[in-house]
Amino acid sequence: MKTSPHRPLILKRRRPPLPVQNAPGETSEGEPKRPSVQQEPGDAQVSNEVAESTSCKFPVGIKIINHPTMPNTQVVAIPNNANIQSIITALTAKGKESGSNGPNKFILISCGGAPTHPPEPQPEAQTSNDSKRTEGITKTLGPKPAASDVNLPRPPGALLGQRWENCAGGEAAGCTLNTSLTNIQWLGKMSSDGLGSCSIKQEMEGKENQHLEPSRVKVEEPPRGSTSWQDSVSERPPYSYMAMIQFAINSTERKRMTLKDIYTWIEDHFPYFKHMAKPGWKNSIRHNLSLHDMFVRETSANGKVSFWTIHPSANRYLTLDQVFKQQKRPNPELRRNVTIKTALPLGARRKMKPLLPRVSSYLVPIRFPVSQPLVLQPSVKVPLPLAASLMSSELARHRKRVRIAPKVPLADEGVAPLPTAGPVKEEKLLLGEGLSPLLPVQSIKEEETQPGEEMPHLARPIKVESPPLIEWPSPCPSVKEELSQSWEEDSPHSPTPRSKKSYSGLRSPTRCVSEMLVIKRREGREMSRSRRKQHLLPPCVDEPELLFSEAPGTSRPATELPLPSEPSVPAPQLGYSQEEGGPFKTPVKEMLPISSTPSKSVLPLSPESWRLTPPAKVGGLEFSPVRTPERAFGPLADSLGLPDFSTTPLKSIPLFDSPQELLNSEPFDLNSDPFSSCPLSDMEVPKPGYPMVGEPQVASLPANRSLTEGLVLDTMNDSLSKILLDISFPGLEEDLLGPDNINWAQLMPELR
DNA sequence: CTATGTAAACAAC
DNA sequence: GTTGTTTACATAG
Repeated sequence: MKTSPHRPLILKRRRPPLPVQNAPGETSEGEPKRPSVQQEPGDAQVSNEVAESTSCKFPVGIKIINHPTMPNTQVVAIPNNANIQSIITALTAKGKESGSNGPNKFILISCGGAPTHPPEPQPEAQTSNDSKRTEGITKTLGPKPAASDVNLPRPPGALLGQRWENCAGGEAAGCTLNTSLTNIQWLGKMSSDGLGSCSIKQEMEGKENQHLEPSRVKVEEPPRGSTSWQDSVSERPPYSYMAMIQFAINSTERKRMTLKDIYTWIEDHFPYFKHMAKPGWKNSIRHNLSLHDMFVRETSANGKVSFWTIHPSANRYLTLDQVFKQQKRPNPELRRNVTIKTALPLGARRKMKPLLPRVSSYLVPIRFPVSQPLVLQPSVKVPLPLAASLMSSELARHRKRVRIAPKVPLADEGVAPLPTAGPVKEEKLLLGEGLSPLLPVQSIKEEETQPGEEMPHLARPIKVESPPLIEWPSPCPSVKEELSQSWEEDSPHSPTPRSKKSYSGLRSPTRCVSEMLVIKRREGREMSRSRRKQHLLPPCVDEPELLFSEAPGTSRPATELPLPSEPSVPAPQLGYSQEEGGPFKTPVKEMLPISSTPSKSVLPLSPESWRLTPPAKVGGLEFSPVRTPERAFGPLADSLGLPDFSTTPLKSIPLFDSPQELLNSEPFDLNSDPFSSCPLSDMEVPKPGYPMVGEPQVASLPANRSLTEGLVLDTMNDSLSKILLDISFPGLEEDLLGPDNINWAQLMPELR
């Protein structure tokens, strides 16, 4: 260490004691130990199970038959009440397992009947409390076979969405399964997941100061699609630390991870860090966590464990696999960035230069809620997903300017406008402008919070919270500009001291977020000097339980938040007034206090604002607002993925990049009547170029002919697309049938 | 100027 | 020793 003359002294920071609350259930905490690594097993199991089911056994009402003409393709008839997510998950596992030799494409069709059981009325509704239940569902994916799971009577949509949200809580260790889903694994090959190998982890590394020898590097097997950096120990991944951290956190179900797990995840997924990087990379990780406002630290209920989460409004749920996909596509930019130092001895590479493709890192596709068509309005023209994602930085920049303001129409669905998908950069913009108005942040997790109350205060800037239904008090009009940068916001010292983030008890940031969303304006200029600011989320209690616990005043220092429970929360502002002079600088990151960074900060990711939808529970499926995102437009590229089906009468419309997306977001309901309830609206939006199969045809169908909408899950490409199946009645003339002349109805009577 | 990466000083555990 | 914060500085764009 050099003492740098410039180095300012750091005053003592005092950290207020974190309130410790124990949630009875807080299971998760302990797990930090298990890094994502473990997930694997879970998956594997699943697959096995599934595998057998090939023929017909999947869970209860599910029927699986081989596609009459397409190799490696199976048609899966799913009862209306089945848990699609679980099924998709299982199929995905199965497909992956089978690899190219076995069934790797599945056509999912809802077979109406078969409600094995009456839909259960689930009382739970979305209460957040159901964590338990949620878990159950989540687990579905897991080892457990599906039988039970799949058929869980879950209310179709509703729960699903919820579950994600809630589940999101599982930290790395916690929900293994999920993690896996989220993880790269979905893509299987995409990443080398080093899960296996990594289990070992490095405990040794110890000091950040020391170097590790690259000597034994074990590279995992090369995944098929792997890019060089994935397997290569010597190549640094083209992602910025911030991006990697996001990937890591988002790989967990609960979207939170301990520092250690983040390290582990990164090492597992990017061998470079495990073997080649200088020890200082961990310092950089920490630095990034502290620096970027999007990363919010939460403490476990018991206060003993700290988890890093991504601020909901900033989380785009980027996952490595998503990014990876894009990379697969030729993207020169990325590549070039990546190159560099491959072989250099450690010492040599010193410079960081090319590290990250800045832009690229963020190329991750943004997901839009499908359900909202409006999003893509014409004006926006979001290019195809792909395009968008691939956009080069320049573009991005360009975009920035242009950026569409998300419209405000929130009202409609609560969803917002959609931002085009763009690289992260744009996010900023989004946030800034767009956000403000819309930002309905859902309180997803919280569920209950009452938005109403809080809102009032906010009037000022923007915070929007979206009440479940749409009522946003005053949303926002004017404010827009304010935010330019951070999502977080701050009101300049607002009067209310409240607290820093107050994340008090509520479990989730979400709520907080909402509160916080206020936009900030002043920050930028003034704070220029510091790069960032911090906020700590107090104890986040994930589970609902917390509510209780906190309420009483338990542990939380009174000083901090008055309102443990949420309702009263005063104001969004936080007081981070402290920060300035405050006694403690550190400890508490105030949530929103500011973003500090002169520029950046926060926004790297943005917003979901638009994407958040109120919890709508609309039809049946709602999804978690938060998670949803992805799908919508994605990948067009993917569309490419299903070429094979061309042979069939089906046309597929790619909806998701990965099944997961669908799962996450989709409200898509197989059950629903394809045409009626599930209008293409969703689909159409996304891909302009895509020929829609739907409507038009429908209209003209012969009486004896019917089409049904289904999904094509291609585990080889990890894509999920919508398709229309031609279910003709027997006797229909062949020519009317698809090219293949497959009479689906005959094959699967259930379809009728 | 911004976004990143790195290094490092410190603080609190 | 680990985890977090915060500065300072270097670099590429």
